[in-house]
Amino acid sequence: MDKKKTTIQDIANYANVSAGTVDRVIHNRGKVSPAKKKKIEEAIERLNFNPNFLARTLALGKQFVICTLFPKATTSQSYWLLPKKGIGQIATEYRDFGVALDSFEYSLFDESSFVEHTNTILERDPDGVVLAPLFEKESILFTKKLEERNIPYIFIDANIPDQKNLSYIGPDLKRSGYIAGKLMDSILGLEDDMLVVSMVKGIENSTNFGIIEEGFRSYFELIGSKDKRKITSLTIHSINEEEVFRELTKCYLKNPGISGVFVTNSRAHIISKFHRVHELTTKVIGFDLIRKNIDEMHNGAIEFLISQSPVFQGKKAVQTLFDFFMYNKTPMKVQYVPLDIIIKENIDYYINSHG
Amino acid sequence: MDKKKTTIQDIANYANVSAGTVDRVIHNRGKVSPAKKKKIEEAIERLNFNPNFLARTLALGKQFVICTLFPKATTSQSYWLLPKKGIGQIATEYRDFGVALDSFEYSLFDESSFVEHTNTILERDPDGVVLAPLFEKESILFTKKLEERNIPYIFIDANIPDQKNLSYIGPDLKRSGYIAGKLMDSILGLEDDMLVVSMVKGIENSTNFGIIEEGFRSYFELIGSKDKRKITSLTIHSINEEEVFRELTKCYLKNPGISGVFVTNSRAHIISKFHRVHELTTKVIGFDLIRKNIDEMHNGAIEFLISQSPVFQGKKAVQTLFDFFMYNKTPMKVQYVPLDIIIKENIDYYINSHG
DNA sequence: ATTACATTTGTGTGCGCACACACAGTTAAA
DNA sequence: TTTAACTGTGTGTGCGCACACAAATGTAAT
Repeated sequence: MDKKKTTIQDIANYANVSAGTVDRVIHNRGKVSPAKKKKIEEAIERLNFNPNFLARTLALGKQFVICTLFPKATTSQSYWLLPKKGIGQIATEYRDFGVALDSFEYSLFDESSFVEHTNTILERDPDGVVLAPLFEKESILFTKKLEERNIPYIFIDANIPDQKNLSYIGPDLKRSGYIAGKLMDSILGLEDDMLVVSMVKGIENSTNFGIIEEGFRSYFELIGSKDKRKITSLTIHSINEEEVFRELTKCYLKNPGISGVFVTNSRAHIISKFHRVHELTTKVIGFDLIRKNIDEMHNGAIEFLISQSPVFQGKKAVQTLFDFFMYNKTPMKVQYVPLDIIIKENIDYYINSHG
Repeated sequence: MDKKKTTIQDIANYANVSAGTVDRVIHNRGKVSPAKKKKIEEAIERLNFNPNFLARTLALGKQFVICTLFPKATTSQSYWLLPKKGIGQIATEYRDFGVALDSFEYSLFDESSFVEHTNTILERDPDGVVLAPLFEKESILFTKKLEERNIPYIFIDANIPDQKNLSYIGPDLKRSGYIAGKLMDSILGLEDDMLVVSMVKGIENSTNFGIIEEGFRSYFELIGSKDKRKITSLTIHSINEEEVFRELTKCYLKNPGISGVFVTNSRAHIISKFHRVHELTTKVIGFDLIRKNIDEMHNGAIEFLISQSPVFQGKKAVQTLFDFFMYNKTPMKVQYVPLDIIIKENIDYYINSHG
């Protein structure tokens, strides 16, 4: 139970050398005679030396510039604020460790804004990049250039397979759909039909929704109930309330058996509002703890929300890059985040906790 | 977008004083002429000065000794390893910030071991204490002495009301029972009976189980279904498998309608094993991601697990004390942790994440 | 033996801050 | 007028480490 930590000087004393020689052994630089080297290594072992991280960081005085590129938050409710929040939190925490952030936002309606920002980022010549690659083609062009310059990059929230990204941090999409299926199953009757709704506002890559739906359907295939319960799919190319309502009305009139809706993104609140307005008891399952969803859940109009820990994702991304820079620690290529199951009764604890 | 952070020297230059004077203003110590003080404060504002936390910690060289007192982990499966894991993680992370840990474990079968450890801790004269106060009376005696010496203490996992603890970090017990009720409701039929099982191995305070059960029952009172579905309570004063099986058999024979069991602590795996052995399809809901529960869930023998983020609890406790020491930040008296809902499909993501 | 050069090791400085101390200028008491 | 006690301000040192540079020792060639 030694109060004080052992320092480089302690090691030097033990091995009868100067601090400089110890330094050489630790960093494996310069020449050190085998005898002394051995003695020093023994001392490090015996005295259980761990370099003081604070002192090391202070002395190094390095700066890591991390650029982030995310979809613009269109409202104060936007999902995209959440990973950004996590990144901001951790960046503040790591500020004195030399982490500096430079954030960029692109419009989901305009690929060119994406491309512009990627060029700006390349000019900035950052040490690392965190990217939500919703425009697949443009993203690949960008990451190619990053690779040329040896700048590591991390995909967050959405993945592009077979790229040279340092890591992907985000949900297991198929699994998230599967979980939604299971939850839906638990709250519906044996003969109830279901609807899967995807709302796409911009022009981003929408293959993700397909994967989620695939997971959803796979659950019912697995339990072998697809004969009795129909699953209808509906894609709405708008997030305008009126338009969505119109499409929904059409769909419900055509499929009167629907009593459960799975929304493949964070817009569940629009659907649940429709149900409230029309006094339907149709159950809703959706994603993400954005304000409007939280309110609808408190209202009892949304049954389950699946949260893909967006704040955690942001934190993890910065941490991963930092560990890579500081310790040369190569992360796992895929880092799935927890898929939290949220109900009315536990939602409050997620709003301020779990980061 | 200034690369370098502003330092005390920058402030000193701006205000035409020496670093020492800036120091006096920052720490509000010694005398400084009003004019210079104002100028310095202006500089701090203008140059957006934030002291470098690393340099500050390094220069201060303070050590915080935190003692922890937890139930002994009887097996490698024990729940109590989890908060301890969180504490260990964060302590490692904070080691260079001067946080030193001193852990003690008491037997749940022996109050005197608890008392002994409290005395040892008092001798150590720590800067703060983290305590799982399962022996209420003895805990109060202990905390009284801590108060006399002005040593702050935090209750974790279990709370004792009306004490002068710095904070309670743990689950909202009643709510956790309520959530279990809701989940149970979602997987049972309208006429299915339920069983609430509490297994008490030692002599610790068992009021907690009462609160959890109260929450569970309150859900069914709220939805007004208590007439149709009977809820039986069973307390077993053992965790020995044979004894538990015997008691369960007795109970099931007497109450053949039971098709859902809620276990109020982490021993759900014993119950689900009973079901597997006897080929019963009775559903089980329990607490905590300990190995055996995880296995039973993978086996499909446990339907839901509610996790009270034990690792997170441990982390939070140390963080709270650290913030209190370093920044004088007084935490909220009650800090409820997330109650994670775990199913077979998302359990894997919780094992290594969310930490 | 002397010089030239390579190998090995020690010393000094600074990162940004806290804090002890030194020192100048002011005021009050003797 | 001298002494004492402030008040206000600057300087120096060290926290533990990284790194540049200086110094010491060794080796080979002349």
